[in-house]
Amino acid sequence: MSGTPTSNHAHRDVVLETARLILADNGVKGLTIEGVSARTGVAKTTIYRRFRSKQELALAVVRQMTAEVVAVEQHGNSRARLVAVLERAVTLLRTTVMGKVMKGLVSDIATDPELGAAYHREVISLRVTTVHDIVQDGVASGELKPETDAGILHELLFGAVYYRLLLNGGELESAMADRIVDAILPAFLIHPSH
Amino acid sequence: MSGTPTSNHAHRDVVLETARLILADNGVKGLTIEGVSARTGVAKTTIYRRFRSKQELALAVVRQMTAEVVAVEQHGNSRARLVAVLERAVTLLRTTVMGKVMKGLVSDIATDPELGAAYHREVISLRVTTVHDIVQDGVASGELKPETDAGILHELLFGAVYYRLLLNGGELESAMADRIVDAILPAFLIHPSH
Amino acid sequence: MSGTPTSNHAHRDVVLETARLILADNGVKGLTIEGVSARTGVAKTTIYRRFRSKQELALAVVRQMTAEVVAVEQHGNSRARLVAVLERAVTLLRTTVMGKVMKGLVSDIATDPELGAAYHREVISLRVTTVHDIVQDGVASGELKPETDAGILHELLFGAVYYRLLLNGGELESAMADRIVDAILPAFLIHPSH
Amino acid sequence: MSGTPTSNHAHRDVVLETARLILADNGVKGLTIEGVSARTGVAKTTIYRRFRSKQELALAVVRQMTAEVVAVEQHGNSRARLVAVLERAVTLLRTTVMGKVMKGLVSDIATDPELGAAYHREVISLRVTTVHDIVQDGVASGELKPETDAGILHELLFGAVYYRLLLNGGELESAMADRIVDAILPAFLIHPSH
DNA sequence: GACTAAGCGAGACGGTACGTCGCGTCTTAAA
DNA sequence: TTTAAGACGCGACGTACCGTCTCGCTTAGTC
Repeated sequence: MSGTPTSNHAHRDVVLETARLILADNGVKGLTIEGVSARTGVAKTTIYRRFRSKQELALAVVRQMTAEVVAVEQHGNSRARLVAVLERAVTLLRTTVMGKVMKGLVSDIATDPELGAAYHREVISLRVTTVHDIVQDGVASGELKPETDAGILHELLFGAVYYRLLLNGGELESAMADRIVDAILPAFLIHPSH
Repeated sequence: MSGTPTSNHAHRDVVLETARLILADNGVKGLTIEGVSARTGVAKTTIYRRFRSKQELALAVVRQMTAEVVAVEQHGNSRARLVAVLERAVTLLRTTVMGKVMKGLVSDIATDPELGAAYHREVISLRVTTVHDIVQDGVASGELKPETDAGILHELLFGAVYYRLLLNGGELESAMADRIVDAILPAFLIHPSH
Repeated sequence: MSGTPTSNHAHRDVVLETARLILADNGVKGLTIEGVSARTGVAKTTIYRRFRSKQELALAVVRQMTAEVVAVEQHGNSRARLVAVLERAVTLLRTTVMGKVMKGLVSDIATDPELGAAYHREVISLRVTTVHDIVQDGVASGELKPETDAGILHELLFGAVYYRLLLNGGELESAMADRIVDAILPAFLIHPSH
Repeated sequence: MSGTPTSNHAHRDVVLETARLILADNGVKGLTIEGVSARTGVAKTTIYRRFRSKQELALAVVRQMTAEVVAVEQHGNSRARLVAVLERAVTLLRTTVMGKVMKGLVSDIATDPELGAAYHREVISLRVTTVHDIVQDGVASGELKPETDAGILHELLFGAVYYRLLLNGGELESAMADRIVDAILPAFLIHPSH
């Protein structure tokens, strides 16, 4: 009648999937361990054994979704590659539950050091690396100024997106990635187009 | 003939001040109407009569602090003016309780439309206007390219700051405003210095 | 714009009438000074000046309704007169808001000495007197036993009605007065019919 | 398979006992879940899990007290048995907290259908049955008239008691049961003593 | 094949804070 | 002076989830 015979993974997945559904419907505020327990049939205790808090659970969903968007290797000039990277982020935020989740989760990420570290490790650092690589290649190919600071470039690119998402209250347009890159890049190009 | 404008004062201020102290100590999560009531002696019901939620209360603190930083009219070239504007924001976030508050509040601002609208109305729109004015003057004086988009410039400038504060987990350096402006501005100047 | 120049009576009546309506709709629990104030436009303060509590207000309604049912002088033999008296009470409880009001008010009458005294003075004592008179006449005419105790007779007659109304949870039938009198009276008649 | 029947005990009893004490001191109005929680140390939530309202809690006390007065099988003639039954009720109301509790609870019993049903089921119906049995025996033994209506007899007997308790504002005398039975019974006896 | 050990369901529990209701008191200003 | 208007402190309400805990049950892995 109970006592799942299978491994501990089955539960994990059910819980994660349900969490994602709840997040889609009601955001992070609507996500409660109690609710997930009720909807999955998985006992509260069991959930607590795997996720210490609803934030951790939500972050696990974020991690999962981010992992699903496999980083396809991008080719082309610096501009194209930067747009591609940024566009992936914008699209994820625009078209999936990711936007809602990040809105609800950002305060916890910013506040809880452990959660913040996890987010940085699993999401941010990938972006930093990617932008850094692009910059390195661009400098090597003579496209970008040698003194280009990949760190600040990364913050400018993604900052604009999240600022609008979280504080500026506007919609993320699909062309946003293009517009941002075009606005910034002239500052880093050796030969701005005009 | 109603809504006595005079009476609202004494309590409001005590509550706001106490709220600010609690926010400084424990952040938004530590701010509870119940706690404010206990610490001020003002009845819970009275607080609820003025502030519909702890978010609204926290936002009132934000509003107040923002208002205190009077917008001193800045002179000089576009770069200096932009740095000054951005630096005010950075300093407020770095050196006062504002940083902590924004970390805890951002999810509510992003999530609750009413709160978001209030924040936009009382904080964001001032920045937009300011940046817009600087751009206008800069274009007129021949410093900035005529096609400069003040909106996206504003998002780039402030976005970088908040991105680091909220998601990148780094410290806001005191020189951050300078660095950001210097990184971006070449893209908008007609005659980049080098 | 307001501030009725007329006497204090106008308010009293509006309040009482509104109170009666509310009582009819929602019973004593639904009657609140706050609500009456809102519905009448009469200020809470003013209502408190006239009625110290919602119980007193409700009792005033009871008083008024009782007074409206003028005690028509009844003639006939003891049985007929007793039935008539009891029937008036039953009908009032059955067909008007009185039943609902008494249900909600009885705890306050039983509990609050002042209210209990008022109820006794204005409602109970009339019944005692009436029954006493009927008994006196019945004894004089040779119908009733000389030792007939009007006090206990009164309690038996009305007690049965209120017991059903309040605790036995049954409906008051229209024939209830008849049935009660017929059940009891043989104990007091000198020549029971059979 | 669930609903562990064992666990419910300890807390229930502490709560009930404390409730009884509070009821004795302050009546139903003085009984608050919050107060019971504070005095017992049992969490408010836990109390709410067992008792949906303070009325239900008070009724549980009533139930318990009624159950304690075990219905000792009474022998003797109809009069003696009726007196015994009624006397038990009178004594309970006179000498224990029961009187106070019933005063405070009657409005809720009369008003809330669920509570009324519970009271009827657990208190009233026992009385009805008892009186019915006595009547049946009395008719069989030739003491009582065959047409004796146990239902109305029950209402007359107990009605008189509660009427005095709740509305007539008088003290319940210890001899009350005797007096009531003596007053009524002649109407039902085949051979009234005089 | 019996016997632990682990994982699990079920859910009671203490706890914090929520946001609401209505009370009765009080102050202010207009009529 | 009486009134309307309404702010205020207060007590209690009933609810939502939290995170902890104890309790058997049920499979596995080990002997």
